[in-house]
Amino acid sequence: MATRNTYRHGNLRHALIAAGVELAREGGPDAVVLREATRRVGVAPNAAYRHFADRRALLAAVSQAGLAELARTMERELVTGSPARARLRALTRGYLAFAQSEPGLFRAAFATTGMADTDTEEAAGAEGRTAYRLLSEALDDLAASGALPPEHRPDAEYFVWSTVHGMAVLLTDGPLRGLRPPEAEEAERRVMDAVERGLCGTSG
Amino acid sequence: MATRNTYRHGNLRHALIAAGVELAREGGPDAVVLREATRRVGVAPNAAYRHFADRRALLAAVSQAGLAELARTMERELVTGSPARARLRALTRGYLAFAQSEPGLFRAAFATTGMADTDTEEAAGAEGRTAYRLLSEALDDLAASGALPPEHRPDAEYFVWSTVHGMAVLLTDGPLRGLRPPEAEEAERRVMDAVERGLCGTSG
DNA sequence: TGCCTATGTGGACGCCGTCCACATTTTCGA
DNA sequence: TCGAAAATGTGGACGGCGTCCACATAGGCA
Repeated sequence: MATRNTYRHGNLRHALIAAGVELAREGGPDAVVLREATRRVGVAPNAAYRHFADRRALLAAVSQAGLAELARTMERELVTGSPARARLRALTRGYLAFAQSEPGLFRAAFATTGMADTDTEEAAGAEGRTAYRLLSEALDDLAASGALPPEHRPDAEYFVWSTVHGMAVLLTDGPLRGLRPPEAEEAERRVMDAVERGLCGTSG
Repeated sequence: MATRNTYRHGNLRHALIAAGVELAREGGPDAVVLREATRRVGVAPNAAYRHFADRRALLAAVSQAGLAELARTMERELVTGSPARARLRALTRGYLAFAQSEPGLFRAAFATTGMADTDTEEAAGAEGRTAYRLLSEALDDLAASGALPPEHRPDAEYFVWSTVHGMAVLLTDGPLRGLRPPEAEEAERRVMDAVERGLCGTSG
């Protein structure tokens, strides 16, 4: 697969990112090794330096690709026309499903400073919206529907994102990993119930 | 500081962990480099292998030390005798303060599979309680005080922990990093308000 | 056609994790 | 008490990695 006859590769940058994504899938961010990526593409190690400043730059590109796939997974769960609450649930389900089915790529997506660039065009899904934007719009819808009171709207993204991301970490690397799907879904449901109360509910 | 006259070191294991913690403080989990740790302790690289199976084992020990320091920071915020809600807030404040003041050690504490061993004796603070246990007891108190209804008690640890941990990630590596203390505290307050509603409130 | 720039190659360096054989120190039982 | 055995530290080596420098080749453009 890696043999080529032309001296020029064609689109080495994309090929290296694809190889990097594959490496991330297999072993997380630490497995995104420059030399191995070039090896898989069938090119000399130094060729990578024509397209990436260093290993971290390649990892950053892989991170963006991972974020884009996360966004696509979330979009896929979305059923347009369903009520705002259901859509928010669908998005978080997609987020958690991605983390559990692709833990390596998920960790790579948020590696080091990956989370700082979660709202770039490169990190967007098929519809051009990032995970953050999808979440943000769902909260807007929830506010428009009247379920989310205006005084709870500010910083609601951070609340939901924090909880869902934290839950993803607990499920993949944390004490909840290894939970069988039924128990995991049970925990997810309970946590998301609490999130909904936090958004829409009143202090007790 | 690293010179020694005796052939035997004395307590190399502890010294290596201490050096590893220092490295983690300076540059996160990736900076916990075996050779550098031995260099700082003033010992040959291979000496480490008498106390740790490999680099990952050293990192795991550093992770446990980091978790213990996290627990101590949380304990320090705690004012005994205050109401249950205030104690829960204090614990989360300690968690977030630690993440922000020691981002490298914080990331090392949860590196790779560190979060899977968050409730070991080694990860406990001065009072012998881990971060998880401190949180768990605070929720028990909240339930005993009547503020947390029994039907919301199950899995409440995961809800709170997820949110607080996620918030810590957003603040240190995520889009909220670089926030000035006043804005960061504002965001923290809003998110924790939502957590309290999620725990104690009723669905709206 | 011939030059310039972009792109890929080859070789080298230093650092890292880890293995093996060896040296020294401590422990402990005959 | 003394010597064997276990524990602990040393030295040297190997392969892999990230990265730098000099060189080769391909394509575009005058």
